[in-house]
Amino acid sequence: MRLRFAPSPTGLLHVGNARTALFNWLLARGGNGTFVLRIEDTDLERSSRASEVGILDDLRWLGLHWDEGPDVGGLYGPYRQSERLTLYRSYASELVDRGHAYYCFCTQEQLDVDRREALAANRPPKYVGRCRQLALQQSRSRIDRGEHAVVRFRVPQGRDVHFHDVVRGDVQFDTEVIGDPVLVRSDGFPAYNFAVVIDDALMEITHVIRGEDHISNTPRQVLLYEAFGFQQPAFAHLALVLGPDHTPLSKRHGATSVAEFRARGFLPESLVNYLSLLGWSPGSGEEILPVEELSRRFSLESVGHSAAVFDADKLSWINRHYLREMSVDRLASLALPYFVEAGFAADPNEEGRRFLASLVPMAAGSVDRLEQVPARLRFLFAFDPVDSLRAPEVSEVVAEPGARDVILALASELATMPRLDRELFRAAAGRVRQATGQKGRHLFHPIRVALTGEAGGPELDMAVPAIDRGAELGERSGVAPIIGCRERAEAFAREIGF
RNA sequence: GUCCCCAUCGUCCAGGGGUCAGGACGCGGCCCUUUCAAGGCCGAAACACGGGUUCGAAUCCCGUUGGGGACGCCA
Repeated sequence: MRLRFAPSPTGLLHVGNARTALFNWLLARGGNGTFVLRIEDTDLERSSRASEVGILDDLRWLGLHWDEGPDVGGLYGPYRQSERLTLYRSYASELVDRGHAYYCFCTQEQLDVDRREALAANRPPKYVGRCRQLALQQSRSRIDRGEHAVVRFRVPQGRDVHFHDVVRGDVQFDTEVIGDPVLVRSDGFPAYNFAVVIDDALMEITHVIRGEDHISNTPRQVLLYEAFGFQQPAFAHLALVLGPDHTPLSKRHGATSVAEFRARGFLPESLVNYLSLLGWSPGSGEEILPVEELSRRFSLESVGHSAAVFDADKLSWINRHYLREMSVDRLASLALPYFVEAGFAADPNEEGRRFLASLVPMAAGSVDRLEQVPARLRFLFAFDPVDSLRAPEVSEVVAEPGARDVILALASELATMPRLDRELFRAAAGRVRQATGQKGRHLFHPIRVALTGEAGGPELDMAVPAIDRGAELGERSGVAPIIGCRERAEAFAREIGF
């Protein structure tokens, strides 16, 4: 079994394409097949090496490694279409020689007029066939004289083309509705429908799995397979990925590229797991499936037929799951860039890194994405009573009966205490309870507000020691300065009129 | 416009002649809890419509409607 993913390097890797790549990869993985990566860069206007690099990078990040490709080589290379030009040229001239293709001299302007007229007359806007009957000899001499021409395939008229689609079953087209497609453009570059066929055949691809938008290209390609006598691969067309408004997922729906999801703190295993569930299911109702499981269970036959709406909420839920399961070490190293981005650290040293790593478990269990971790820990670095008191949920806590007493007692208690660890904090809270008679939420809520400046957040048992550990950090740690609990309580008490 | 594809809760998927039409996300409620989250439990929520076939249709067939795709010297 030989499968391929064939992106054109014209931008970022879209999640829809990532899903196509994933399905191909899953099948290769599960069936002991070969996964080939081919770059379709025949549109030199839009293709760039930079986006090729980006796409490969995203694919690697997802873990969809390939056996053959432009960077790793292979027996069927080269794997960039721009490096296969002579191949296409010779196959094209074979077709011309055998009468299956012809030169077309129609200008862009003529074709535009044709199209407009066809549309106006409610006819399908296919090529009218103006150059179909040109004598080959004359065409060749026109080209010799310097005229530009494209090569078009001569679609046989009056017959049906049918092919079997592994996910949809038998599909049939009347050649009447198919215009003669361009095989070679006037600049000598092959057109998509031609290059894919040559490449898939020469690379001995056995299963072509791609987006549904290619389904109507398939009959043209089948005709080419026939003309060359190539053996046809199995085709499978995947329904599209849509946005919430049922239009193809695009920028205005928010994030659409793998790179964006990656930047927002989604994990590769989450994206892979989620994408696999878009149009497919293991049938057993399980939703969390690690990639090994996916490749073992995935099959084309159980892929759905209808378009799927991309659900960012469900992706988040899956991500939360993997985030909770992850080791602290990996979590810490993945979270580090977000701390830096939030201004909580700049090139931290070993001590600083250890401190930041110690914070992560406190936040990671209650967050959808890595991106949200800093916000959950903001209380450490941004303590400002004046500012906090402006927030209604904070001033409400302070306004509760007895809350001021708690805060004042806390301030005087901490004034004589060293930096707090978990035990010392518990002891201090116990003495505040004795001094004020407050307990439960009436005790801890004011304490939280005074020490963190926020009405919610991680457990105080963890948050408070973290604050004082941070306060002890030296400047060289690379971690932004953290105000200690004693100073916090004092400042807060002063602010509420003590 | 023509051709092609598609149609089960708001969303993603099970179910493919007899099911109380199942799960998950999200939503609502309750519980847990020193807070916000997280977590646990419970709940509301769907077979697009019309004709057939059949003892019986969400399931098979036809049509309608709706959605999507293609009709490029883009891929």
